[in-house]
Amino acid sequence: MAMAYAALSTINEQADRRANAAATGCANCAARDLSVCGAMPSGDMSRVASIVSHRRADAGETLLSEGDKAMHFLNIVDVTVKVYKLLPDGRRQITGFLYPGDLLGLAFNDTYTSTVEALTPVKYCLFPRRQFERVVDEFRPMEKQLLARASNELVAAQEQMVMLGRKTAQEKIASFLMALLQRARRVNKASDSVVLTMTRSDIADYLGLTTETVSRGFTRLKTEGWIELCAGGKVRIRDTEALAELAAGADC
Amino acid sequence: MAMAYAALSTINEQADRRANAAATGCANCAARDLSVCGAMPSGDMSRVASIVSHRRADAGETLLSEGDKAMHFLNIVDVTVKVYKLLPDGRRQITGFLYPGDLLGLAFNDTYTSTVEALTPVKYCLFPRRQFERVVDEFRPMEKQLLARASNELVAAQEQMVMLGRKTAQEKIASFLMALLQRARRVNKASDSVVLTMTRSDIADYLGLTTETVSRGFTRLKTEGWIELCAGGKVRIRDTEALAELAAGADC
DNA sequence: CGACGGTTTGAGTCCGGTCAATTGTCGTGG
DNA sequence: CCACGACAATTGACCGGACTCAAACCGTCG
Repeated sequence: MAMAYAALSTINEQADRRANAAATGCANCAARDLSVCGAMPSGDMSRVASIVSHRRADAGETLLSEGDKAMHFLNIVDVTVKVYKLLPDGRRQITGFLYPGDLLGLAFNDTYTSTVEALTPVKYCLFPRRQFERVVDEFRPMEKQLLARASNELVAAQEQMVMLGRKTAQEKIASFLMALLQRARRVNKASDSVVLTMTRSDIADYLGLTTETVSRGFTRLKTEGWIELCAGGKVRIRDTEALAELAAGADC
Repeated sequence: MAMAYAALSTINEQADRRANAAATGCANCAARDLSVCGAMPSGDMSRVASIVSHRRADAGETLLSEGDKAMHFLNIVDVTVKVYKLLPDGRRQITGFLYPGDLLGLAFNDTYTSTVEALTPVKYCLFPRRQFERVVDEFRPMEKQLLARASNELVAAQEQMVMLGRKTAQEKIASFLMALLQRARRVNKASDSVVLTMTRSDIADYLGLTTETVSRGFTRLKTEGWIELCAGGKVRIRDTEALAELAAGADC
């Protein structure tokens, strides 16, 4: 197995990370619970630091391209990226949006099997594949951690298949919003709103729809009084119950 | 991470497996390259044998149910099973068909997240989760093997998402046939036909279509002269080129 | 202010779903 | 060996949800 890897974290955590950098040697990865380094024994962080390189990319920039030789493993440190695959005629399927702490590379082989593009300015850690694998060999807990993450991603992927294959447009949109809300609540317990950092077109390509259908879906949820569309891409969920039920695909 | 696990192999290999059973202590898993045991040091096969139990199920029988507590890891030894998830109102999405040697359990957590049902009479190995994890702890290569498999499954899952979200009915069917053909060719190099062990309804639930659409799709491919529908669910591919191009989603 | 990209809204079409009837296949038992 | 029943597969007629094409709207930034 050949892999290439990466991880993400948030801009407002940069201060903390810098503070830890001196101690750990890795500014970006210092947010231990957010990155693959979570499994590293703290005294050995410098081992990771020795192979990592820090990068940044602007919104719209491509980090990796499908088909390129997989030379690295990434740790996304900073806000959001989208991962997608293309069909020859340009049809696009976004397989996932990655957030701070997410790993990039578990699903790759010798060549990258997807393209990764920044949605917002993004910071990330880059690990040369060979060296990363050597580190993984040295620290057994990291391997366990990677397997656990891969396992979780597989469960999520299957959930995604149900959504793509068997849910209606309206249910897809509700599912998408609920997923974002749950993520928001993992950070801020009582949150009742989410911020859409991606365009309607991105959402459409994620849900297997068109921009128009997504837009209509949102307005319909709005007119039903279940959500509220605010400025800056913010969406307030007003009736979580109803939305959750729709997302689950309850029988009418 | 909590997991439950399993693996499959073919009936016509039973003789070999029995022959090896004496040496290894595990009749079903003895086909080493087909199972999770592929990563076991040969002298230590008895370690696996000590925790495995062998089971069989008839066609249509359920091996695992979504939501049940994940107590085991399975190794499918014998022909085909389908893995699916259900929506509350009964809509079904088949997330994959598993063949001999495939592992079952990588995508599970504390509870099974999918239901697994036998398509044909099936033999499989059952590993109690806790004990299996202990064995994995003892034999490092097994962990590597599991991670590699999980990685491959993730790549496949993303491919599946593209298919579900962005391909037309006709393209989906072509993709399905090409995938089966490639699998057949991994066994029999020059094979130009595949056997459909599953019903049209299963295929439909795998491709996110209805039985009628699948049926129409097959007949259309037949009338175009690209495939031939024989008895016993056998399908002969007459124009691999054309089918492959359609499956890839070439721009008309 | 005007230009540009993204979003919303509208009108019309079509692919795939639904409903229903027919045909085919296979196993069982007379 | 054939008749029968059960179920899978096919075919046909029709419908509707999501797509397409097109225009209007809006927010942001020079």
